[in-house]
Amino acid sequence: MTSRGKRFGAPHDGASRPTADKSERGIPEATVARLPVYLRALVTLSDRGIATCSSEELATAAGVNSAKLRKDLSYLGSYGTRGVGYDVEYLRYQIAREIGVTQDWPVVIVGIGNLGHALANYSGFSSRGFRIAALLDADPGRQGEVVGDLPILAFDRIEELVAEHGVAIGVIATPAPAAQAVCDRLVAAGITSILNFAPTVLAVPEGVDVRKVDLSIELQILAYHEQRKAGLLDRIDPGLPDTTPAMPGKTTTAKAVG
Amino acid sequence: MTSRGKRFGAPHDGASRPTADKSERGIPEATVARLPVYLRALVTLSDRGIATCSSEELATAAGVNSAKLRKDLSYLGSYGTRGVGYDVEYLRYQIAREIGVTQDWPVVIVGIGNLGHALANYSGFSSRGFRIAALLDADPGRQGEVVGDLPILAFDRIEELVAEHGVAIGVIATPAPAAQAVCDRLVAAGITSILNFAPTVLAVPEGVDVRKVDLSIELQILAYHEQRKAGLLDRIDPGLPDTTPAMPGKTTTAKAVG
DNA sequence: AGGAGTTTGTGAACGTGGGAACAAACCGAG
DNA sequence: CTCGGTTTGTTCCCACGTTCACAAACTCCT
Ligand SMILES: NC(=O)c1ccc[n+]([C@@H]2O[C@H](COP(=O)([O-])OP(=O)(O)OC[C@H]3O[C@@H](n4cnc5c(N)ncnc54)[C@H](O)[C@@H]3O)[C@@H](O)[C@H]2O)c1
Ligand SMILES: NC(=O)c1ccc[n+]([C@@H]2O[C@H](COP(=O)([O-])OP(=O)(O)OC[C@H]3O[C@@H](n4cnc5c(N)ncnc54)[C@H](O)[C@@H]3O)[C@@H](O)[C@H]2O)c1
Repeated sequence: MTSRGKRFGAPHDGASRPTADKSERGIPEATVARLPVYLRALVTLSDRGIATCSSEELATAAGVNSAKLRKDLSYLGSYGTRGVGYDVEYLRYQIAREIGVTQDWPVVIVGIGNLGHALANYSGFSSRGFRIAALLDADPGRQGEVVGDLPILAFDRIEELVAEHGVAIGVIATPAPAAQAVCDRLVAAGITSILNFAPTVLAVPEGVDVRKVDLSIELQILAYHEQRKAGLLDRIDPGLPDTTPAMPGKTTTAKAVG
Repeated sequence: MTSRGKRFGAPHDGASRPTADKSERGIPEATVARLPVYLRALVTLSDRGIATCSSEELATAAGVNSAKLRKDLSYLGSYGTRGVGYDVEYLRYQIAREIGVTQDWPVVIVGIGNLGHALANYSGFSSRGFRIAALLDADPGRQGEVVGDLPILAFDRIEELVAEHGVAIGVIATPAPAAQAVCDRLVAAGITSILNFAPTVLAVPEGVDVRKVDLSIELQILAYHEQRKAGLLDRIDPGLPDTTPAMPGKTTTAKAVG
């Protein structure tokens, strides 16, 4: 999913580094993707005043298997107490620290159109470890407009902003044709993590992380399964030969139709 | 990622069904998630007037390994020509058919706030196999407003709309606390595929697919890797004991600090 | 026709992820 | 202190996903 350079090196380097303690070495990607879910569940429990929880309870809240939860947490360290469970506040802090959201990360958003406006107005950003540092757009007509306390600035100022605020994370919400150019400029300015909303594959150099959020892909995946569910009931005859493009050069032993 | 009931049954049922032709039986989930990417790449090639492409070219355009691409396509059937490559139009149609986007899917969007407005205005929906059938919101103050050609309707009308238009896919863009209730109502109305933008784990009955799009999880994953990149250079000393909550009952052989 | 060059489709090896099951560790009662 | 009950951390095993590598199949040139 993440088109990242293979930075974590050999996973099978077996006992090469005796001094490596557990929390320093390679947490599996699948686990990393679930830690935020656990963190959110813990926050919810904490807000309800619950001080302790078992792996079973937390797993249910996070929508996963309890065995998986325990294994995931074991990559961070031994933060539970056998026979008791996990201290909610303590575990919450440990996960937040591991993810890196104990302090705020500044984020720039590029492309303040439909989607960019929604993102800029979104309060869920700042509530968990992220702070919008700047809103950028190439369209002079949009520049100066204030969205959610911040003015829209010219995209040209990206280098200055990255240098000044130490921004490492950029969000791309421009139209697809502009995304690669914007991405290149962000990388050149020093951005090393990109969240891409534009429906394009972005090429980035080694060391830069890209994650994509792609609405139409998600819908298409749902459509595939939906079609499958329907097909299991209806059994539509496969092959509507009218609208089907012919297989081009497929001269299977030269047996044409005529 | 998808909290779906195990519908594809035993994957290791080895040769149980001799009559099952290739395109009918279980395409791997990882492959399904990539098919839309291939489809988009093919559309781009097609728009450029390119009639034929090799697996290498298509793989590059899609940002994947060519071996992976070929294996993925092999689950659909043998649609290429050895020594030549793939016919762009033909492959495009085959993938679209497999995903199920040769005809349009009606979609309802629930919660027309910041994000819902952006979605309703988004043209990328209709351009690829989806059509917004209705916009719903529980707030009477919003009802009647027209967004992107469609009026916002009362959420109560969901059953009627599902029955009338045969809607199978719902998008949830309400605040998190309302999401589960909305989800339950959608499922009761007959919706069997849900795309959830609210930061909550949704519980659904067997046979209903849920996919989530979670901005803050994506950012946290980026933050984790970002922290790691920084840590490999800086080597910040691990353990800021001041802000660290104490491990609660951890009386490791009763050796207290004092 | 035959051979050189290309490119697909797939078998096999390898790595990653998920889940059951269990020993180790902890608590509280007596 | 010991014992029974509880819950974690970990091990083992299997399924899934990725990549390599190569035979099969096709085109084009001679
Ligand atoms: N709107 C949605 O709900 C939605 C959903 C999914 C995906 N997307 C994707 O998100 C992206 C943005 O969608 P949108 O609806 O907000 O589009 P939009 O046209 O409303 O906004 C795009 C903004 O990007 C700016 N822009 C264009 N080129 C730029 C450049 N080179 N540098 C900086 N800014 C530039 C434009 O001035 C504009 O303000 C698109 O790629 C779209 O496909 C949107
Ligand atoms: N805005 C963003 O950029 C963004 C980004 C990521 C995630 N999200 C998530 O998407 C969701 C929507 O975000 P938003 O910013 O649009 O919020 P919003 O408050 O602007 O809009 C929510 C809308 O849902 C409606 N609603 C509330 N309860 C409802 C119910 N029971 N039934 C039907 N409609 C109901 C409200 O009337 C409102 O119009 C939230 O869960 C948010 O966390 C938003």
